[in-house]
Formats: sequence, C-alpha cells, structure tokens
Amino acid sequence: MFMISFTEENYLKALLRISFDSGETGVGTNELASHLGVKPATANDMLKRLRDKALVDFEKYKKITLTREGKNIATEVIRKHRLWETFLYEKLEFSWDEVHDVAEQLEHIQSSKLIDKLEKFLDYPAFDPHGDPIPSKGGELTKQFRKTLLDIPVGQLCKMVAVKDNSSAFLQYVVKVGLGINNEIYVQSRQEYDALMVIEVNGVASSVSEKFAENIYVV
Amino acid sequence: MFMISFTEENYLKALLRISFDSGETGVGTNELASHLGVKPATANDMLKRLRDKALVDFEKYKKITLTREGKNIATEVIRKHRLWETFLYEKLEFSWDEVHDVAEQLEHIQSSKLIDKLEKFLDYPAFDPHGDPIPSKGGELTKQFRKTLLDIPVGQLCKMVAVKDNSSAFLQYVVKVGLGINNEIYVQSRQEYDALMVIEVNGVASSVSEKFAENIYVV
DNA sequence: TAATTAAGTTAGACTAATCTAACAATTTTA
DNA sequence: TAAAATTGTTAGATTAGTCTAACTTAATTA
Repeated sequence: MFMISFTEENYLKALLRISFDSGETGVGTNELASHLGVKPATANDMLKRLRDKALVDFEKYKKITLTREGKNIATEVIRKHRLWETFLYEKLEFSWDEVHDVAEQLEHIQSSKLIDKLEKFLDYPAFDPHGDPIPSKGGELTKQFRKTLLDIPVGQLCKMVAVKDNSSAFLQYVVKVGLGINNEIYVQSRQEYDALMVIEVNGVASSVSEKFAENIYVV
Repeated sequence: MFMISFTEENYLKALLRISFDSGETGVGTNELASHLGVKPATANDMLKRLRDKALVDFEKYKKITLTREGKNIATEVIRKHRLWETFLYEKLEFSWDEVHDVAEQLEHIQSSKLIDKLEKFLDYPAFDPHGDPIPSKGGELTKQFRKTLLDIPVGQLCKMVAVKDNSSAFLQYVVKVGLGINNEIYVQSRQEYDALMVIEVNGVASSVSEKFAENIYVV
C-alpha cells in the first residue's frame, strides 16, 4: 500500500463529510474546494492524483465519489479525529469548543497501534464530545437521521444531542447561550419572516438565528 | 512570529541533539545531514533558510550553531517528544522500544495548551521512559554528566539509568539481554582486543559489544 | 432555444524540500 | 609543503501542493 499524505487525507475526509451531510453520493469540485479553503483549480489537481491512486471516481465535468478504499481511509481519519476529541475533552480537560482544532492535527498521526490503544484507554466511547458517533475499527460512518432545532415547532420541548458545525466560533456562541450536550430546549416563538427563534434553556431565554438553529441537532 | 515547518523543527532538534551529545557548540553539515538521513546539499539549503529566519548562525565552510531562538524551539520539540513518550508508556501501555517512533510524529503537534495539559495529566514527570530528563516549560536541556557502561571497570556493579540510542532495534536488544531502567549490572570481564564485555543482569550473563556498552548510561 | 451564469478544467508559475553531479575550501598526511 | 582526502557549496532538476488567468462545459432563465 502506497503512502497517503496529510493533505490527501484531508481531501478524502472532506469528500466523505460533504456527501454524508448532503445525503448525496456525488460531490462538486467547487463545493469541495470551498470546504477546504482552496481554489477549485487546486482541488481539481488533487482529485486527479487521488483518481490515479484509485481513491476517488469521477469523469470530466461530473460529480466526484469516493471508492471503497477512499471511503475506508476517510472513515478511519474521522474515527481518529473523534477519538482524539474525546481524549482532549475527557482526560485533558479541554473545553467543548477547543477540541476540534487540535484534533485536526492529531487525526493524521500514523499508527494503528496508537489509535487502538487510545480507544481502549478511553474505554471504547461511542460518541465524541459533540455528540457525533465514533466509527468502530474498520467500521462505517453510521447515518443517523437527525432533526435540527429548525424542525421543532413552537411550544415544543426538545433535547440537544449534537452540533453540525464544529468551529470554535460557533461552539463558543452555543456555550454563551447556556447550551451543552443533553440540555433541554423549549421553543418559545418563531418569526415567520426570517425564522428568528426565541428559545429557553435552563430558564434563560435567548434569540437565535436560522443559521444557528440548523446547526443544533435535537431529539 | 513566522510559521515553522515540521521539517525545520526536525533540523533544529537534530542540531541541538548533536551538539549536546558531542559536547561541542558547532555542528558540521555532513554530520547533520547523515543524522537526518538527507544529502549534505539538502542540509545546506535548509541551513540557509534557517539562517534567514535567524534560527541558526554560520559562515560559509564553518560550523553551525543555534541562535537563542533556534535553541528555544529545539528544546520545546524535545520537551514535547519526551512528554508524549511518557504518555505512551505510562497511559497507553506501549512498550519501552515502541514509544520513540510515534513520539517523532506527536512532537510536531502545534498547541502549547495541549502540551501543558498533557504535562499536568502526567503529573509533571521529570524523566521520560528512557531515563532522559524532560525540560520544563521555557526551560533548558540540562547537561548531566553521564557515564556509560564502557566506563565501568571489571568486577564493579552499576545501575542502568538511561540509554543513548533510542532506536527500536537497539531497545529490543536491550530488553533481550534482560535490561531495563534501574536494573543492576555486574561487569564480569572485558576483552582487551575489541572491548567485548560479559555482564550479568539478574543472575543471567550475556556478552555485549563496545557499541552496545557505549549506548547504556549507568551510575 | 439562445444568452447568461455557474461549475469545472487547463496551462503556466511559484515555493518547500528533496536529489545528483560538479566544484571549492579546508584539513590531513606523506 | 604539496597532494590527497574530507567537508562544504552551488547549479540545475524533481515532486507535491498551491496559485492566477484563461478557457470549456453544463445549467438556468428570459
């Protein structure tokens, strides 16, 4: 098996995440490029290299899909990412919004022994600190149907189980509203015009935007 | 402060290690190149870049030294390396000879918060699993005068405190002889001709070469 | 359906890190 | 001290990953 670089791993991971989030198999070049913060031309070059390595499939001007091997690698990277996040949160006392950026680096450490031992040390966790499922060794990224706060009607109570956006900026905002995993949220009202919502968490009411609401997963 | 790459960090670390081990301040290009497994020309190119960044000092055809800033970065990399080794050994149950290679990757993770929290989690260890001292935050690599097994006269008892060579190959050999940190060694005999020694560890006698003996630190 | 806009690709260039081969300076030694 | 050996440097090339600018194809819409 040939060497796979740090950068290639990031492309594969992005492809899996995008297709997973959108629910569609194929991913576009521009979509991928903007997700990775590179220019479409750059992504196009890399995609050709990944195709040569049989990690992605696509025809000129058509959507991109991961091959089985590409998907396996991407899943493994996500597995590592989420295990490291769990380690940082549970063992090193990192806060919820700090774990992502460091895990972005740690996920690329090459040592299957390391990740297996880490998993054991953490006692085989099923979810990371953001509520996302951790794939098992050689496993799949499980598709769980999830509602967002946007789907909850006015007057209903729900419970936050995970977040979609893992950026530090968003998570700090979530903390500021008084929210965390497993907190209950009561939907007080919603504006027709711009979907601005008033929610109540632990007795404190806050206004949140549509963009905010669609990044909060609830049950 | 400008960005410092993975590779640059390795060059700085190598410069510190070589000058530390040899006891001399200046390091030669060939010496550095062979330590890193690259060609002298490659090392020379990199050294010019490091000089531009004010991390090393040297004049054409002269020995290379680290600047204060270069030394600080190198020391920090070594600090990270040794803390990660301690983590792998103590928390993840890695064996003594397995920790080095993984720590070579982990030492380049950029997050001062991570390394401070890791140090706290490990309860501020002073030595890594190979017996080498862990520099404190912002500290120096302490020069400890150390004798090797080669310095012990026939008929004398000593105690192994550390190893010089951290390669997996060497460490596996050490384990095979029945040696570990803090084990007592009795020097039974030594050949004049090639310095071949017979040592006794826990009642078991073994023959070891000069090369082996000079990589074992004792008190 | 033809024109416009969006999406995707190509060509050519740049930087970092590496190499080989040739050359220059320094050190050793006969 | 002159020749040989060692050590260090330069020039020119290569690869991965990125860019800009120009171009092509596909999708949308008037």
